[in-house]
Amino acid sequence: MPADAVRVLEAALADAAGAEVALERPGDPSHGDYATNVALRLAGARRQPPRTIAEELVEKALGLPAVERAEVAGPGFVNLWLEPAWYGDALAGILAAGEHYGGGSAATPERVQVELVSANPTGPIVVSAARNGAYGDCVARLLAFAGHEVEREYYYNDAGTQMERFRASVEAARRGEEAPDDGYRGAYVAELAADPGDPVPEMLHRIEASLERFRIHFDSWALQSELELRLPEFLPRLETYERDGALWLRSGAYGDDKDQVVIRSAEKGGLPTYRAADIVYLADKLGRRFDRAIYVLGADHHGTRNWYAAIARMLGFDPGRVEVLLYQFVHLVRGGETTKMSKRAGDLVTLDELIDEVGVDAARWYLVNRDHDQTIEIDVDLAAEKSRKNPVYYVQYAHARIASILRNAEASTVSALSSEAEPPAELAVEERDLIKRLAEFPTLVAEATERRAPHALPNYAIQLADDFHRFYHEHKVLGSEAEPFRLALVTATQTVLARSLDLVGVDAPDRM
RNA sequence: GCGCCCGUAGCUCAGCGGACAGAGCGACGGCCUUCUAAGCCGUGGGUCGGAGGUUCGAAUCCUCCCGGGCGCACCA
Repeated sequence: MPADAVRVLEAALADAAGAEVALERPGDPSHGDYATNVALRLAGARRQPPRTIAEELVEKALGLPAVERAEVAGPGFVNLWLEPAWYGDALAGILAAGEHYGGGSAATPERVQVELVSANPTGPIVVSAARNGAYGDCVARLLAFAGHEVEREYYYNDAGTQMERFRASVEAARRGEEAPDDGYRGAYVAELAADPGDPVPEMLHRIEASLERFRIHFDSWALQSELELRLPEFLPRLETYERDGALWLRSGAYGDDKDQVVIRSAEKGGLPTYRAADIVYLADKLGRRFDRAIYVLGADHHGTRNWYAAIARMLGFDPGRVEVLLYQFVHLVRGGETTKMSKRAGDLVTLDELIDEVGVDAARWYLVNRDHDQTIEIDVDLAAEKSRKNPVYYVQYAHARIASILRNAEASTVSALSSEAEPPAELAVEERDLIKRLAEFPTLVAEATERRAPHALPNYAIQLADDFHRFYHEHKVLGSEAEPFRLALVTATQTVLARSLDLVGVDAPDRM
């Protein structure tokens, strides 16, 4: 049994219709288990009334073993009611796939690098960088689940102007002076000043620790200073010119908003700009290491989209291999008050503070549960609340409840699951709804992956938990007539809940 | 001025071509001798920013307008 029962049914119907068929779940239960609009779509091309096409499809659909009832509705929808056997097969397919259910959707697996966070080590990770991390890490998780080979890299500037200001601020603190006007301040500067030597490695160490705590692990770290040294080896492949004493890249001719300075003029110091490192870095990624390079950047960097595409083209790479994923900003709300954060001001909200306050699970949940293109407000008070009000715990609770049922079940019954998962003659609505929800998962994950939109997962997890809680409330699993089937159902639900949470980076506890 | 993103219930946001638009919070009312009540059920609440257009069908696609966020450094 293939793992995706809906696609199997779609394929059978497509065969009957002679065209692609997409099934959807009608909002109104009286419109069947599934419905399709093919007849409406085909009407124009076939020069036939949609209802006529729908009638024919209904006839053919009734010939399929999975279909219990089919009828034409409205302007030409085909509504389908499915046999319990279909639900049984769907469930068996999920159990057979186990924790791989919904995964492996990549048509051609690639080597993908996701470069994320990449905040310069001038201070602790703040909340907007945390969104970068949460979002980027979830995209990486999705890609890996789809079958790609994924590496996470952190890139940072260890030598530029900002770093000099940072070092100068720490130096000033060591001398007991105020930070320069354009410098950095805050308790962490004083802490770093207490130890002698370069504060950058220690700052990086702290950042890594925060991110590990946030369940983001980096495979590698890249330094701007090392990359920019290699600019000369790529210069022959680039179109450059001198103006006002600086070396410019003709990126404007390749789709960038304008040309960019790569090496500063002598009076500005004569050093390479960060764009020099960008070029080397991209050439290195696409030339040797990866099929695809993904950059996760804040919305204020949207201009870099054209920049990266331009240098890819100039270097002779397909710009389609470069993706710049942007996310909008985060505001924290506490007691109804919005916290504005700026990096140089002292009153920033750090990732560690957020985790201390709401926990890793809630922090990750709230940072990825919205569209990355949406500016978000996180209600810290709600996120911190361990109650029914908080969707994170609502979902985790469903998982824990199932774990509890499984603990109480006979071990022998649980181990024999798949073979005894015969569905009862009559399925309750709650059972049908739950299986249909589980059946949505592969499509949902594949879409979330393609669209780089992990926020679909927490939203799905809420719906799945919802379906489960309703089922749980109405039906007894242990000791019921349909115990083997329901144990199978509940096991599959637990697997999918756990996967949904895992893709978001949230724990799936067995007890709460 | 040019460019990117967003305007959906009192608030925070899902939905992004289909049949009467959803969730959480907030407000109000029910349900625990039952596998975890961190649960379930119910009530109230929306001209989907506005105007045109495409389509059998638009919150969803296109154009324009209004409102908000963010960019347009020899900073990163």
